This record gives sequence, structure tokens and C-alpha cells, in this order.
Amino acid sequence: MPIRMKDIAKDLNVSVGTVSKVLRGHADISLETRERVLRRVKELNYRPNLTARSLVTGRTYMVGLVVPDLLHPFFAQIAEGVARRVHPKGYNVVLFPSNEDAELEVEGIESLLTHRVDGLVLASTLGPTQCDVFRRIDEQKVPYVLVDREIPGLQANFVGTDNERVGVLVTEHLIQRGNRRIAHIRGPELSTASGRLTGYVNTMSRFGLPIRSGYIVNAAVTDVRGEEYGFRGMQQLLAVDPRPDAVFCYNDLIAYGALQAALRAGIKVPGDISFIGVSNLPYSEMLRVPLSTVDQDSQAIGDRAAKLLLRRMESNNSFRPTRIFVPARLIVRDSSALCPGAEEASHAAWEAMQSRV
Amino acid sequence: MPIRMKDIAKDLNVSVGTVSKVLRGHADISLETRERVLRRVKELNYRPNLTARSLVTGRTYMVGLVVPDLLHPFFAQIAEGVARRVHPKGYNVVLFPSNEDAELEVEGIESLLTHRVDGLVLASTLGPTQCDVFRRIDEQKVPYVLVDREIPGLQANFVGTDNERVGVLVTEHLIQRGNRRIAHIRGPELSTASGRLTGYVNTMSRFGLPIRSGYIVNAAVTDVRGEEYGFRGMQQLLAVDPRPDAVFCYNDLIAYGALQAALRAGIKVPGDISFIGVSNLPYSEMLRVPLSTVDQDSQAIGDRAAKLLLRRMESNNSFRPTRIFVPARLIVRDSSALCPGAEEASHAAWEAMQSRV
DNA sequence: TTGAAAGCGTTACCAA
DNA sequence: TTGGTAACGCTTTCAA
Repeated sequence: MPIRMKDIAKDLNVSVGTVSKVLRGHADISLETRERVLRRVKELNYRPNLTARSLVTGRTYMVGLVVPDLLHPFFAQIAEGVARRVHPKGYNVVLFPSNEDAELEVEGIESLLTHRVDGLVLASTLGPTQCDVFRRIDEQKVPYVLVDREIPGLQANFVGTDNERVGVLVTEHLIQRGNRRIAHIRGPELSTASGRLTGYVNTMSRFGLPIRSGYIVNAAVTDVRGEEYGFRGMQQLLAVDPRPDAVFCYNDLIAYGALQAALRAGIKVPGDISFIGVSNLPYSEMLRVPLSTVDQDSQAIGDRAAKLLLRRMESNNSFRPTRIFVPARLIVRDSSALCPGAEEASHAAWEAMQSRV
Repeated sequence: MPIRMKDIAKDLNVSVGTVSKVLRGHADISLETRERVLRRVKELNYRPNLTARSLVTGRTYMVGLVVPDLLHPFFAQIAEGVARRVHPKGYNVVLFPSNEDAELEVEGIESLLTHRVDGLVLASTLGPTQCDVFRRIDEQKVPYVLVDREIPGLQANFVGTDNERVGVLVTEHLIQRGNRRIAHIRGPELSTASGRLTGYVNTMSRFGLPIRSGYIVNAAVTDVRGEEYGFRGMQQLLAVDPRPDAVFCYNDLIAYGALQAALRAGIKVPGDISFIGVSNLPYSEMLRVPLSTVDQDSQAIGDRAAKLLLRRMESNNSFRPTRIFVPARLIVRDSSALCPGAEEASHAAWEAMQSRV
């Protein structure tokens, strides 16, 4: 029923090969034939059958994209970034939301491989002990780029945030604002959480500040239900003595939950306790207390990942893996604002710290 | 380089056809052959070439999904709903974010058709004058389902919200809470906005309430930058005399912008003016003033759309278009709470209205 | 500049 | 229960 090259060829008394060449802009076709073919293509609204083309060229012009959770604007934005970058090059994006579930993710990747995608962008939930899939991807010679989450021990292309840097940025900010008893509600067992934790720990020690017992709260098994988890985490922190004067939260959702717990306990924010998250969710600014955070520029992460993937797909030689860090930037809002009057004190303290380092 | 059926056949001294049948679970294969084949398939980690299969079967096992904006959780959730429903059936989802741009959307649909998707789910930005693409989809005999937005005059499968009902629900709620001077900040030229508007207008007139001049604000050309638009819209409303005592906003983002404008003007919410939006964005509850809204159950919309599409794809006879409305539900939060003391007054007024109708 | 023909990796049909 | 063979709609190579 759909129109084929054969139909056009017959109509025009040319060969199929000629039509094929015209459609792909080959030079060795007379102007006249070319125009006749193109006219007929327009008239019939002909669309080449990409599956047939793929069968012979071995390329599908599809890239697979696996994300844990589209509802998280961070990943939605990565998806948009990837799509915007690859569409002009003629690629389509096959989306697989893994729901933060390792088994489902593996199934998804297998399914994408069976569909013969030309490349993969993966925000993976998998840990270092679950890397068999990546071997299988390599076997098929399908290039892939990890985004956001790196997998320790896996040599792979990566585009994302320097999470240790994030931890440093945030902790320095809190210290500079005069906080000394800084706690951390950490995230799940992923490179993102461990990086942020490391940055925090290192910075605290660099400034000679103690991390008291109970100041690192850890209960998140996964990346979902962050708000609830932040709420409970903060309840734990409120029971610690001495009480923290600032809480660095793994992400904005956790920070929001923690903030809630604090407000409900009658604590003033800012003033008594400062809060800061990571992600810069679109609504973090609209909250009861606008939330300080770190913006990771997720659209750029998607864009860079796609760019890197395109390079890998276009050239068939294999390079060694590339790591790209997209700069993150601190966004200071009310939740970590200075307590009134604390400015000079804080400034002096900061100076002292700096010289001490 | 990748393994083919031919390789397996040769290894086992059987024919390619036999292997093919085993892989698709045909009954007429001896147990022994079946097991030998399956063992070898496992050993070699063989993956059938779906592009080759598609070429002969004419089915790609891909569905196209066009959404205006993934960052809007409403559409992200639709995407997840679609994906969850079709994956178990072996389909993959090809995603195309149109960025709320009609021209881009058409390109996207064309691209999906060229990739030979078996069906389409479309949250379309197109208006009644831009329906040529749909004709072209029909020509290719590709079934499609519109979601969220209907196109006047286009006979097509549809899954979404009954927006007129939403308008009624919201307006009745505001009236019941004692508001009389109810204004509306409407949305862009889409079925969603006109439905909500109609529901509002009808309900006001049903209760004998006037819609004063200037009470319907309209400036949104598109669905983006809602917050800013809501802010400006509210500024207009603040200049109207008499000032509204409630504002029904096309969606949550607009409501949030409007709320901001009101608070900034020193107005008490709730108390002086009530606000309500539509969408139930995940953060609407966390706002400075938790926002009343209407939940549309977007995941269910995606799910039902995919279900309907699957039915259409599995059977090759064409049915007449189906329209499915997924029930929406009012969520009352602080922004439209009753003013203290207004309860009895309001109740009496409501009774009076009801009997009057 | 054009045409003919051989593949690409499957499925599907018909014989054996 | 199996094998052989002709499609499927394109690209690509080689000859004309």
C-alpha cells in the first residue's frame, strides 16, 4: 500500500538505483532526471522506508535514552537536551524510563539493543557489580555515554556534574555564611551521593571543623520519595546534640522535606538553621522558604552527552572514554541567607579559617 | 560482526527457517531441535535483527510519542504512563518533544512516520487549520491517539480530561466557599483552555453571578512561561473595580505567578482573594501558600491512551474514533480555604443559590 | 549518467 | 517436523 521507490522508478522509466541516488543527493545524476524524480516524490508524498535502508546500511538513526525517572525535571531536561541535539542530525530518540529499577533498566537496554539503536545515553541505576550489560553493549559495538551517574571501575564515556566539587561549593558557602555545625543528609549508593559526601567531608576537615557523631544521616536506599526521606532525616538531626546550624542535603527534594520538619519543630529558617539542596528544581524558588541549591545545567548535560555520542557514532574507530564535567553553579536563596547581624562575625571567621588553611 | 540466524543454523546443521520458528515459539518443532537452538542462542547471546524482521512483517514495534514539553510534569507523567503500558507488549517509545512549536511538531511526526512507527500518541499543539499532517498519518494507515488536547473538527481517538467539567468543578467550589466576584485567567488557544473557560462561564451564569468586565484575562499565546504570564495577568486583575475575591487560573504555573503578584501587593491569601489552578504539579503543595488545584491523573491518561492505541494497532480494521475522559478531581488546599467566619454565611448563600437554580 | 543485480537478515510459503 | 526459496524495500557495486 505505501509507495515504494519501485513505483516512482516505474512511473518515470528510470531504475530504482537512480531514484535512490537522487534521494540521497548523489552528484552523478542529470539535472533533468533529478528534477523529474523529486517532483514525483513530492506528488506522491513518498517517504523512504527506513527499516529497509537500515537493513542494508546497518544504521537505524535511533539513539536509546535510559533515565530513571522522567518526572524528575533533571532527567526530563536531559531528555530534551539530547533530543534537541540529535534531531537536526536525523536521529530519533527511543526513550526508556527505568523507574530507578536495575532489573527493568537491563531489560530496557536489551530491548534497545534488539531494536538496533546506533548509540545509547544512560542515566544508569546500576552498581559496579552489575556491569554485564555494558559488556554486551560493547560486544555489539554500540557506543554509549553515561550521564549524571558514573559507575566506579567502568571505563566509559561520561557527561555530568563534578559532584565532589558540588560538595565543596556548598560546604564552603555554608561556612562562609558563618555556620560551623554543618550536617549532611546523604543520598543513595550512587556516584552522585558519594561525590557530594566526599566534597563535604574534605571541606569540613580542610577548615578544621568537626563532623560530629550523627551529623551524617543516611537512610535513602533509592532516589525516590526524597521528600519523605528528608523529613525523617531531619527529625533524626533534631535529636542530635549539639543541634546543627546548617544542613547540606543531597538534593532539593530531600531539602524540602528537611525544611518542613524543621519548620514544624518551630525552628526559624533562615536564622536557626540553614538549608541547601542540589538540583535547582524549577519550583525551589517558589517554596515557603526559597531554597538555596546548586544548578547542574541538566539541559547542557543532555546536549553534551548527545554531542559526544554523535561523534562516537559517526566515526567507527573506538576512542578511549571521555569524561566531561558540566560546570555547576551555586544559587543562594533565603534558606541559607545570613542571620541578621552575623555578617561581620562570619566574615572575620572566614578570614581566620582561610589563613589557617 | 553481530550473530545472525544463519550462524546458528550452520552451527546446528538446521535451516534458517527452523531457527526462526523456534525463536518465535512455533509449535511444529521437535523438542530436541528447539532445545538445541535455544541453547546456542543463549551461548552466543543472539539478538534477532528487528530491522530485518520489520522489513518483512511491516511492523516495527515502536510507537511515536509527541509532547509539547517534557519539563511539564503533566507530560512527563503521560510519557511514563505510555511507556509502562507498551513495554510489556514489546513496543518501544520514540519520543519527540515539540517544544510547543507547530512547525517542529509536524517535522517530528513526519520523522516518526518515516521511521515507520506502528502508532502515535500525540499531545498536539496544532490548531484546526493545521490538520494536513493528520491526513498524512491516516494515509499511511498508522493509528494515532490524541492526548490532553483535542482538535475541533478532527475526528480522532482522544484520551484526556473533560475540561468543561474542570471549569464547572472549580467554579462551583469557589462559589461554595463564599466567593462571588470570580475572575479567570485563561490559557492559550487550545481545547483545554476553551473547555475550562466554558465551564466557568456556564457555572457563573447558572448561579446568576455576573462576570464583570475585565474579569477574564487573556494574554497567553502559548503554554510556556506560565508563571510570568500569571503574574502579569494578576496585575491586570488588581486594577479592576470591584476587585475579584477569587481567581480561577488556567493552570498551576499561572496560579503561582498570580499568587505572587497578589502577595506582593499586600493581599492576604487566603482571606482577601482565593486562588486555584489546574494540573496538581508535584510542588503545588509545597508553595508558600499551598495551592488548590485539579488533579488530572496524567499517568492514567498516558496509560489509557496507550491501551487504546495497542487495540488499534493489533487489529487492522479501522474503528470509529473513541473519546475517553479520565476523571479529574478537585484538591482543596490553603489558597482557596474559607475565610475565618465565612463558613455559615457561605453555606447559607450556597443553599440559596442551589434552590434558585 | 544510468541500469542490472546482488545483497542486507529476517519471515512465510510450499514441498519434502 | 524440516528445508529451500521467494519476498520485504532499500543500497551498493559493477558494467554499460
